Amino acid sequence: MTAGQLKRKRARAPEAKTERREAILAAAEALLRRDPSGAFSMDALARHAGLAKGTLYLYFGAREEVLLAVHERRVHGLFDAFEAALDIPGADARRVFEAGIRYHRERPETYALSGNCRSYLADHVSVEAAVKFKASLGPRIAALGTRLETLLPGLAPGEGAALLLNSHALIIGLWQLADTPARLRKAMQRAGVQPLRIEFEEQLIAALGDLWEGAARRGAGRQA
Amino acid sequence: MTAGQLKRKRARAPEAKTERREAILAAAEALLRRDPSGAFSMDALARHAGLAKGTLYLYFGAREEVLLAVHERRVHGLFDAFEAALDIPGADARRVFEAGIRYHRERPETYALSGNCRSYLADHVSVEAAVKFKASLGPRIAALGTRLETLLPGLAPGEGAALLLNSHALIIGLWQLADTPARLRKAMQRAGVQPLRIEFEEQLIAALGDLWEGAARRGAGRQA
Amino acid sequence: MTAGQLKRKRARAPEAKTERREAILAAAEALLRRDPSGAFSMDALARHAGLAKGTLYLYFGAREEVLLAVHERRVHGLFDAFEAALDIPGADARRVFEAGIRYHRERPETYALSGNCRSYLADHVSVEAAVKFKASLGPRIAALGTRLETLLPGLAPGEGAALLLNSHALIIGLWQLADTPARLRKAMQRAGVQPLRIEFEEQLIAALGDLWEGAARRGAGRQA
Amino acid sequence: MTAGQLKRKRARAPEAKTERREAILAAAEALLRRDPSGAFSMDALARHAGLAKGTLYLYFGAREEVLLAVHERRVHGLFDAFEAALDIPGADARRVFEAGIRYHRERPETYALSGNCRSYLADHVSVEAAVKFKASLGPRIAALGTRLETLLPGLAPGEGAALLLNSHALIIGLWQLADTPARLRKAMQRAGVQPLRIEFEEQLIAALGDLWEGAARRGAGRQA
DNA sequence: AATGAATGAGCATTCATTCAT
DNA sequence: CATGAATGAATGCTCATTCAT
Repeated sequence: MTAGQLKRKRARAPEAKTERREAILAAAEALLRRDPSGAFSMDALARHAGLAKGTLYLYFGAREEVLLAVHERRVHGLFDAFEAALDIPGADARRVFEAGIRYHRERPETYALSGNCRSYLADHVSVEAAVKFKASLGPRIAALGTRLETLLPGLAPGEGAALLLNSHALIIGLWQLADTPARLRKAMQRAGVQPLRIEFEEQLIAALGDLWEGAARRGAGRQA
Repeated sequence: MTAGQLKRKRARAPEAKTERREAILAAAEALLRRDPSGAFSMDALARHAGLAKGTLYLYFGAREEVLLAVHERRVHGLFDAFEAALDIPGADARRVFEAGIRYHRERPETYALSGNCRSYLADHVSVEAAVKFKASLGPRIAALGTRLETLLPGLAPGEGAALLLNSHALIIGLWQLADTPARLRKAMQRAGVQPLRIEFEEQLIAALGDLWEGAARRGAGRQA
Repeated sequence: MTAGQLKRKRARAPEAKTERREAILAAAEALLRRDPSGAFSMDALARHAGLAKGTLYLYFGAREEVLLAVHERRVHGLFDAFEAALDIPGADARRVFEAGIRYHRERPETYALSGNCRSYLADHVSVEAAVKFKASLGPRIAALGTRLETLLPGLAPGEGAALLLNSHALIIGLWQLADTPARLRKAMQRAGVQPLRIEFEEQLIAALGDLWEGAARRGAGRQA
Repeated sequence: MTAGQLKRKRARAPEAKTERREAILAAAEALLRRDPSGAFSMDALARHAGLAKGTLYLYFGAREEVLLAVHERRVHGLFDAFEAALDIPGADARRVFEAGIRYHRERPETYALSGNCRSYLADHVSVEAAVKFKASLGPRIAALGTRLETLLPGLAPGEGAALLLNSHALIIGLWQLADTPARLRKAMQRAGVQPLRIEFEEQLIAALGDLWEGAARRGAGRQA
């Protein structure tokens, strides 16, 4: 963009560097919104960020690390949403997981990102970056899990985190199964094939309800 | 044209053609076992199947259609496993979904395939093939769902199929979250990052248990 | 086409063989009408002719030989048109070359065919077929040339044939220069680039007029 | 990435870039000299230019755009030749078009290029490149046409350009008809088929003479 | 004669990454 | 630090031709 652009100002100060890194991630998110598959090229990303291709590699070791970083931000965002819901006085389970659903609904590209995260980690991403990613999420999950264990009394230690993971898994898995690419919708309708996705979100809420209630009940059973 | 080539026997009869198609799929499965990400090249597939590259395109319109066909076989296999479990007298819910878990455990590459299916459908796969795929699965899910509704009395129509979908979603989603690529395991251990995947299968069974019980309870509630 | 078709009846009698050959050529012409570039595949040709791919090679040694044969038919057709015009009592030069223009106008795909003929001959076409092609056209040109030399008195021997060739050359050359592929028309108009093709046919007629008149004049000069 | 590669010096300055582009075109011309059909592969072109294949795509959007660019240079070269001839005091029509013939004689591969230009434009070439091409030629033709209208007094506006076009058309058309690929010459001689191309250039000069004289005469007629 | 399954060389194009400037 | 030109491996797919049936 911005044609005759001169060299970007240099990011010398640490905060300037962070800022630039954020700019890249923001550009990636914009691209992801257009095509959730994460297929954007580094060229497109550079153009979108108003930087040169080479500059991207000053901030990220590989394409997949960008994707991983976006994903990381997303998961933290989701956890923030959960915590915000937990902070509201009188929070109950349903309120909490509905906050999670809401978060996803507003960022549909999150699904694909989560689903592909594993493959980013499988190749390309440096071990260092991968470890950092896992390390940044682990404590967060543990902490949130503990809070859930308080909300749903009787949950054994670790069951809160598991519940979190299960919920996330259900959401991304269901989306993958239920979402039919636009180009097929019409054709399938014509062919009389009823799409699987009766009521994606309704079904999701019911399933999450079962999951959380099942967990709570187990705890209650133990307590009694 | 490098004469003297050892040409494969020709598949003229329809059953010979089916057989050859199956051979290609078998080769693809072998490749998938090595690298579940589905990244194999058509060249490698041809070599593995002992055929020329061009021949593959006699049986499949595009690389992604091969993947989709493998996936389709897998899902039917899973459904077969479910049905076999349902056929056993005295079948109960737990036995049934454990059959599903067993099926996946023996074919770990199935997870990635399921998770990526959506992206195969998004591009490359011809509308025709995509519709055929969906059409072959839909009735199967519906039928199995109905059987489940009998097993778990009181499930409303459609809830059986939903339960099936939810279970599948949970399985593939959880796998994606929990599975840490081999190359990262050691590094993460060294770094003291405890992997998320404490007890993948145990956690999965518990979650599926909650899901199925929640569904059954809902039915029971309605009946009362 | 014609789906469940059994094997074609065999073409044993010579006339049956000729007939089948013609059928192939007719199919090629149909394909050419759609896309004058001659890019059709042998597969498409076979399908269009209702024959198997291999059968085509019983009648033609190579793809390019089919194209060459179509071209040959076209040129003979053009010559027929010229002769028909010459047969009309009171024929004059203008009438004759206008017959040629008319012939081309009704078969626009002829232009590309003529223009590419040389490249067919350059590769792929067997020497035998090439010689046959040239041998079939040479006498025809000579004969027609001679008739022209009668019509335009004073033309030296060979100048009639040359006139013929020049006319044909002008027609196909001009078409190649003047014809703008459809997909560019609009874009060029938008860009304010006026297409070269002011009045293709008008310009052609004028040029042919000059050519023929020049030839006639030269003859007249010699005679005087 | 096979280190130790000898990378070309980078073309950063605009003039260096132009230079590199020219180098690619020069390589293409060399290849064209060998095989005028324009069938060279991008791989061969890269090797010839001493560049990596990918680098070609930094300067041209597609193979056909290379061909188109060569062609464009050729036509401008031809026009330069015309203008140079017109600049000589005492220029007359014959001198001018003979300059054109001379230009072509020294670059035989120009014929095929001109003849195929249309097909380059039909596919692959981006609309943008096509428009640029046409836009670069149009004014040139118009300007030269105007000069011709001065040389041949009485030519109506536009007739100069038409004359130019007609001449070019005649040249490329005739070449296509007359040129017999080397591999067929001998065979045809043996078969007693006299090639059509008795005296290609002689015939061309005569025809161009007729064309230009016809145009001049028309002008003269109008003036009188 | 007819068929159509099999072949495999061939090719344009993409794109993550590097590194000279 | 920033740039963006250069790289070249990688790959899906086509299609004329062959030849077993």
